[in-house]
Amino acid sequence: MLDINYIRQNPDEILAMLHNRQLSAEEPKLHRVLECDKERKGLVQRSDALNAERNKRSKEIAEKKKKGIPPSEYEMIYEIVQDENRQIAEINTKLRPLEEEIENILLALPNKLDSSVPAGRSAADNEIFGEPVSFVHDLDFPVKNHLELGKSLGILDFERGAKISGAGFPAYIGKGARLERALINFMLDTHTERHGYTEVFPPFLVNQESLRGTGQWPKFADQVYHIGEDDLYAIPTAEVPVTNLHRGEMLETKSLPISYAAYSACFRREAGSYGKDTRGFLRVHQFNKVEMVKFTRPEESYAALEQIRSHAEAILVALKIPYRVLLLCSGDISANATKCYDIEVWSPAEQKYLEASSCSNFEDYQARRSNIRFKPDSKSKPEFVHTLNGSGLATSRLMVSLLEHYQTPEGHIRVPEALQRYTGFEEI
RNA sequence: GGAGAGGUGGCCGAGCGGCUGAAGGCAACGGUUUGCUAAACCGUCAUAGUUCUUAUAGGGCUAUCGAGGGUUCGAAUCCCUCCCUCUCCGCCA
Repeated sequence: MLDINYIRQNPDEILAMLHNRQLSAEEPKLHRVLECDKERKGLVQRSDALNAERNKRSKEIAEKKKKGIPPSEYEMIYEIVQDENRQIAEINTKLRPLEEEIENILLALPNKLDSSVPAGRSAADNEIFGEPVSFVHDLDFPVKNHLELGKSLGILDFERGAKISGAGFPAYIGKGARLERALINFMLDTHTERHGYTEVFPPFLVNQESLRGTGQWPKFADQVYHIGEDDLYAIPTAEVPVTNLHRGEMLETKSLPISYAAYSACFRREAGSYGKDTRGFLRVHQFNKVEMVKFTRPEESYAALEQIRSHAEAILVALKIPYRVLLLCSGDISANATKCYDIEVWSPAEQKYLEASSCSNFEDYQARRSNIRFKPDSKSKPEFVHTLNGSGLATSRLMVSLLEHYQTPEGHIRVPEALQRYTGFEEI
């Protein structure tokens, strides 16, 4: 969330940001929060003054009592104090809902935008970052899509997955399962051994506070699976548990930047998106992903974003999978991020790019929500760290592109060289 | 599931109705000492809001001892509810 002080001092900037994000409808929230803030200040001042009075009189009582003066001689002080307490209570009953409203609006307002984010209305306005990266694959025959390949080879089973859970819960069978696991292991090893990340295997169920910490709550509450019995939520991404690893902590300055890589299954309800890209792996309720998360000093976060992006790209380069990078425009970038790159892999069967990674800088937006701080130096006050994350990568769309690119005219799959030591076989 | 113990500052830990925003220790920072390192000694050292001033600093006031509520003139301290952690027993992977 944003700092209320910052909003108060730069309302025009926030307003411009909302327009840029195509969220002009949120404008009343901005006005309302400023109004509430002003009102709160007045109430707090009155309540503080009354508290000061009350405390002074209480001390008076204590002193008189200590001197052994009989209570009958200062009965009237009790009355005054009680009256002051009534007034304080009255102010507090007004203050509480006000503070709650401020908190709720702050939680709902989107993040600032970095100046390098291109202005745009929708996904169509995203900028292609750099050149699309291609690799030669001889596909001069009628290509099958990943569904046909998965079915004919018996490595992906959507029907049985649907039987046991519902649509969007694929089962990987035999060499398909092994390939999936190989991808995960390859990515984790690359990030930990070559890119310097510390591996984390996080909990897959989290509490609501964790969702709020990273910004999935309250905004995306309807996209998250909820286990009512224990009031826990299935993580939509490892970003949630891994970022929350340090919730409420004062980080050792010399430990920054902190870099984590984590595998997790990811669960998404995808409510409201039925009928859109629903085939096979294009949109599923459960998928696997290796996530990179970084905590940095504020001045280092944009350099760290480029690192995360390049670390995600390194996986695709190693696997020789064609991709392009998008710099998301102001109208398409998620509410939590100040800047975001999407990495899209090419699908020869669909003849389009599929999103396989999203690398974002959140600056202090998540850190403020989850109170993750550090002291720039021993004398200075605590500051919020910057948090970032990027998929490195999600396996589902990656698997689509991999199966389709590495298919043979006979309908088999060659295993990319980089994965062979992980699969233990060269062909499916 | 049953029984018990506990949640205090960056960390450990004392406090169990007013003198406690909080002893003591560790860490950190400044200094003295020192050939260097170490040690010793002295000092500084929570966060937020608000206000004042001789205003890149200092002072006053307010709030904060897991969260919320209650008792009281006054609560870290007493009572209630909730959350979390730990220990033991039971059950089970």
